[in-house]
Amino acid sequence: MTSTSERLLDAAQALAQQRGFNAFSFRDLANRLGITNAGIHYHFPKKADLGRALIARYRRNVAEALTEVDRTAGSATDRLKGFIASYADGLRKERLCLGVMLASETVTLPDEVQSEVRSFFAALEDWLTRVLEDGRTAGEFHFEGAAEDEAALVLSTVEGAMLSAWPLRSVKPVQALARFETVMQRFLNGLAPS
Amino acid sequence: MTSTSERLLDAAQALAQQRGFNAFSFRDLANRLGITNAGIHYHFPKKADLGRALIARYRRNVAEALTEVDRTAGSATDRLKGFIASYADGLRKERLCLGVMLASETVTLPDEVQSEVRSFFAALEDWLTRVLEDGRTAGEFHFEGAAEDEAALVLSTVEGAMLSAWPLRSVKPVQALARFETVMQRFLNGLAPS
DNA sequence: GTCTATAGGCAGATAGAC
DNA sequence: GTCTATCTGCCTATAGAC
Repeated sequence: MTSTSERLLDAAQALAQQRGFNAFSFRDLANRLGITNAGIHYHFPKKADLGRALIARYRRNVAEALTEVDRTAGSATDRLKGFIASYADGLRKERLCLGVMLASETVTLPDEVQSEVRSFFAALEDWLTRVLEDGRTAGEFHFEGAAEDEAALVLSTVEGAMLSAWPLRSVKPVQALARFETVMQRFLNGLAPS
Repeated sequence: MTSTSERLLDAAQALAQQRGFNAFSFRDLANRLGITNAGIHYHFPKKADLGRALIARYRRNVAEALTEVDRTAGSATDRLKGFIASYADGLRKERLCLGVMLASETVTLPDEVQSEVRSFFAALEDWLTRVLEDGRTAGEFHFEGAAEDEAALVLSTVEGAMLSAWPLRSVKPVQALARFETVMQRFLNGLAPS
């Protein structure tokens, strides 16, 4: 009972996270849904429209998921671990974070899509900033200076860990995931109070 | 007095670092050199051949640059800073690290190119491992456990910092660079002995 | 909403002249 | 080594029937 638009976005998201936004066509999408290429243009006139809808929905879904993490996690540490676990999940599902993929494609993306990508990262950083502040107040984390800056470091590390595991994933999925986990565990150790 | 092959690789590298390997064509290359598309196939029969040559040369050039860093730097800290500075340079020149770009394109790349990308990252990690071991021995760095694992963290962080600055770079180059520098300075602080 | 048909352009690649 | 000419195929996108 999901609409064609939603199913199109689901298929587009999977393809974009695996291959990149520029590396799938309306035909790829059409084949997956069992319709023809022309049918898609009814829902998304231009590919840029699809791109904008894609990243906007992704941002909403991630925001919801993080709210759920806030609700269920018992501590700032758990919230941060929940965040990191969602990246590991993506790796298991052969999906790069959509933000990471679109960030690398920045130069070739329509302007509206580019600005959505920036908003997406800004939202992640805002959430991370709150978690880090809460964790520092509670004595769970130790770091110097502004929580905003530490949030930028967290985001850089998790994105970089996922990206550098990505080429390895194609040939050795288990090692790639282990590598990601090791890197992030190491990072978390550095955040622990001494 | 540089050969056409070299000039082709120069142009291809610039385009690949800005737009991605799949986002430039033989025609783009041809236009930049003032020749025609067909002429390129004499030097590189298939695009995969160009890709392999591109990343292989890049790996050699980076290896040379790091050897030069080893030669001129006075300490492990300086060597690590030299490494990080080369990423900042790329950002200033509107170029993403070629490894980062190709890593994100992994799934769509010819197998031979994929394995070159993995070798490239392995070489960086080997170099970083040596620097970290030297620095720890000399008392410049403090970290627990294997230097190999710490090297993976360093690489993840610097790649992620560059990638997350990339979308911002298109609209606010100065802030993007500042952001990269802030993140990496923060990381270096965490490596300092207390 | 989805179809068929088609336009117009660009991709990688090849043959053969010079 | 580089050219012209050309092939084949895929891309985004549109018009108009159902």
